[in-house]
Amino acid sequence: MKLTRDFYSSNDVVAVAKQLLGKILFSNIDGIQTAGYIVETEAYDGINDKACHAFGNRRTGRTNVMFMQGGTAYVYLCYGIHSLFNVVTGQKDVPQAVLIRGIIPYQGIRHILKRRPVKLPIDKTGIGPGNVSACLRIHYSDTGTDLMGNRIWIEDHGFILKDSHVAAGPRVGVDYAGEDASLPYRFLLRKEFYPEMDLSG
DNA sequence: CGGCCGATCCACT
DNA sequence: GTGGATCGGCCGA
Repeated sequence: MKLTRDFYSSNDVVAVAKQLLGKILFSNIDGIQTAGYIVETEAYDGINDKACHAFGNRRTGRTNVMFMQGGTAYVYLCYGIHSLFNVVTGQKDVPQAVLIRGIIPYQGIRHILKRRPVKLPIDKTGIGPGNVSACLRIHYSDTGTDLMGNRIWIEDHGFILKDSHVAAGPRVGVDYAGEDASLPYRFLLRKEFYPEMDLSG
């Protein structure tokens, strides 16, 4: 079933980032529905996290979305090429987000493969935050999309996550964040615990 | 208004 | 392992 507003509204973004592992990210773009199991996330913890775009309570055209109620998409352009998809979490005016860094294709796999210029094994094709958006055709113009709607959303199909399933480590590419660069806010679902994949799509 | 740079990916050596 | 692609956001003048 689709995740509710309550799920996203926790102000504990680190816990939400962990709980998103094993959930399924869906998009329905141009009439094509595709989805993938979330296997890698990173937490960005609001105004006190130097790695977070909203650090220091910075409100700009780009970061305003992070201040919205949890359950909103925050998508931005990185390196002029890649759209990076985040889930806004927390209450209104608490600017937290979870970056989705990796998915395993679950639904519409032939469409997903068609969207990728590079041929990789099925369990690699959705790894990397730019690749997540490419697989699901999420674009930075989708920023602000309500995840309660029918364009981009996340479902729980009953996968039970245990602490032993999760590996944690420092976030990627945030060396500029000083002491916050070493926080263990990156979470990966260990491969041996990947949910059973339905590769028929 | 100009300049720098990024929560990256991929082709190529 | 290295470097090019590519452009909106952000900051300082």
